[in-house]
Amino acid sequence: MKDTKTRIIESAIEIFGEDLSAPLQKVADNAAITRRTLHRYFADRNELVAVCRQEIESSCKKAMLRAIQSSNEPLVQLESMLYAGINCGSKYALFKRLHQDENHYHNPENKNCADYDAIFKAFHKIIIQLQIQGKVNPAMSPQWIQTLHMG
Amino acid sequence: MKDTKTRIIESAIEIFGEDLSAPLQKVADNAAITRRTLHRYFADRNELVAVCRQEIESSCKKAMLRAIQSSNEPLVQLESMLYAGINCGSKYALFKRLHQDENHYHNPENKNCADYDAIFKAFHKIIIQLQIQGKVNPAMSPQWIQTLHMG
DNA sequence: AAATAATGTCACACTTTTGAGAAAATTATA
DNA sequence: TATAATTTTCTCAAAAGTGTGACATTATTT
Repeated sequence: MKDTKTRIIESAIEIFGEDLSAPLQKVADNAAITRRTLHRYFADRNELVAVCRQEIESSCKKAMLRAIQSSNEPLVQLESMLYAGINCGSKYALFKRLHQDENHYHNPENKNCADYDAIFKAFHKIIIQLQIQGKVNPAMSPQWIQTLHMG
Repeated sequence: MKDTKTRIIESAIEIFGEDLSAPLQKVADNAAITRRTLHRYFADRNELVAVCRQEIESSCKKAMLRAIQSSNEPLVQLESMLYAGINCGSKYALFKRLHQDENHYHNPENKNCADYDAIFKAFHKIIIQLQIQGKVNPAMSPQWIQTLHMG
């Protein structure tokens, strides 16, 4: 039986990835525990979301940066990023959601936001290079491909 | 001034696309009306969601099918689908969300579900063809590209 | 087996969300 | 301008969601 706290966090990431304002009961159900137990580990919703955010930042983000640094060849980089996205699974969905949330004021001073920006700048660059190399249809803008990729 | 009911539906699609359990007040705000007015057009949340679903099924889905039928050339088809996705805008996000929702029991008997399946079968086929033509890296599975595309 | 820690159950107060009635205010229409 | 339709305002009660205390139950450790 995995550590309860860990299981709660994983459940929360899964649930919040689909629905950021889902009732905590859902998270508890998903983790196969009581809501009361959940509240023993996390004082309130905000705390839980905050921990999820940290967990995501540290695991999902690292994977992305590693993928980018895995090669100098844009096509390989892109592929690595795709696989990194797969491996992150549902974390990726929440990663995106949290950085798009209206409550989240994006500010480049913040290290997390800076890293987030760095990832997508890198992504942008890769696409541009691929277009120069004629391997990607120039009609597809980096923005669109990025949106695609975030899905 | 656009028809109120229409505006409510569009607002709802926009809001629910980001957060399926967002309070109806948000939808009302987004439509620049009162919550009371919203309730005069839709008895309850479920009814509103249901109408959104219909709206999406009929507009977004049609666009996709049209895109697929626009050509016999897989690359052109893929491109058309991408643009169709862009044009559908936020509807696309909810389209996906609703068909993944846990409350939604996917059953191929249902016409909507069948159409949904048909779209992704077609998508799958296009990717396979592109891979055969050597225009897409075979390492990228159709499933992943599909997930990508859904974003 | 006894002590300890973790989880569950039930109850409670509190907040937010929901849905609807009644009447005033606004807007559209004849 | 008078009339009708629509929307807003204010109100309220019911429902759902949240967080916590007190105590019972179950697991784990010693």
